[in-house]
Amino acid sequence: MELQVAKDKFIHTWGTLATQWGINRTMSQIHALLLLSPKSLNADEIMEDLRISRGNVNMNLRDLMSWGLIYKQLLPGERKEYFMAEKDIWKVARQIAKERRRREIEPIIETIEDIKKSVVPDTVEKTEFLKIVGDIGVVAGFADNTIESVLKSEESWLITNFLKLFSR
Amino acid sequence: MELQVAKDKFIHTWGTLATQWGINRTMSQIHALLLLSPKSLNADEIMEDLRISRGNVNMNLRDLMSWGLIYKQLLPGERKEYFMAEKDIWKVARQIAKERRRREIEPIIETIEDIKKSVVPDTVEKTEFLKIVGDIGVVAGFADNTIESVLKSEESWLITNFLKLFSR
DNA sequence: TTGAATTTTCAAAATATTCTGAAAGTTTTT
DNA sequence: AAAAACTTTCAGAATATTTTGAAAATTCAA
Repeated sequence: MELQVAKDKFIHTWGTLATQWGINRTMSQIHALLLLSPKSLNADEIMEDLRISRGNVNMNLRDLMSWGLIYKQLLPGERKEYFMAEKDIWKVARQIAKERRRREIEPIIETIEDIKKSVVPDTVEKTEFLKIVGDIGVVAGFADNTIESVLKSEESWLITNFLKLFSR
Repeated sequence: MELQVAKDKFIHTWGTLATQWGINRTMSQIHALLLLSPKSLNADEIMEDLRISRGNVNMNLRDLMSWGLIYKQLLPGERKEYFMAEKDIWKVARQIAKERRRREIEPIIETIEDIKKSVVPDTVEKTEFLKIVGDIGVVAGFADNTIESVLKSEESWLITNFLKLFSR
């Protein structure tokens, strides 16, 4: 069936792209699978669909939850846990931006603060060193602010809904 | 010497951080070393400083050049090639943003275009599939535009110089 | 030219990451 | 309280990435 082929292609490509930017392939394949699935899926279904082990599914589902990209769903009368992806792609994008900010930018800012505290600018060399390190700190701060302000404007009701018009 | 300790710490930490976001550790260590070095360095000096092999140095220097983060310098009377980092951190940040845009966002947009072309929305399922894929495309496009406009405003003379005031 | 100095390449080794699967842990049902 | 249904953990295996180092290629000086 043509649709299944396209879905598989999407899931596969998505996984490959993810590795390019430091994200686990299986994690993004599971995410893609859940994004495309009209109903929520349990661990066995994911195992079967992507042909991966139970342990692998379990680990990556937990990672995806920690990124805020999927939710656990407890269906009445069912023992198994079901998972569904956040389908509002704007929410997904915001979530990813927030996490990357937290994981990539914040540690830079911290490291730089530490270094600034530990070196006293009492020679030319030290002053120059602090200048470069400080510059990097300023740029990291700028990136941090930029992401924050984009997130804020994105989050505001008006903009969110205006942009959503294009995604229907 | 206190300064050397701080430099080493910075180089080491920078390398570790980089691995977290999908960039080769050695590559970012070499970059950090060159950023902190007042004079340009040749391959032997980098080998000795970071205790890594010639091949590794060579590969990563070429990668750094392809990212536009370092330059080759030919010193008169010297056979060896010397390398220096772009010291204007704003330029560095723009360069990184551009490259990441090219390597991370553009492939997403391409993949999505392909899929959209290959699936005809003649059933509910296909329409839903195309809706999700299309949404992702819209978000990727939004990210692309956002980065572009930040880069543009950053690049404009006024802003660049205004922000530079803070980094002196 | 020749050959010394330097850079580049790439197969194999080292290292790091991801994945498996069975055992241990937990929750629910009987 | 025992068993069944399910989830989590984690040591070892599989896979992927990075690094080495010596050989090949290139560049330059004489």
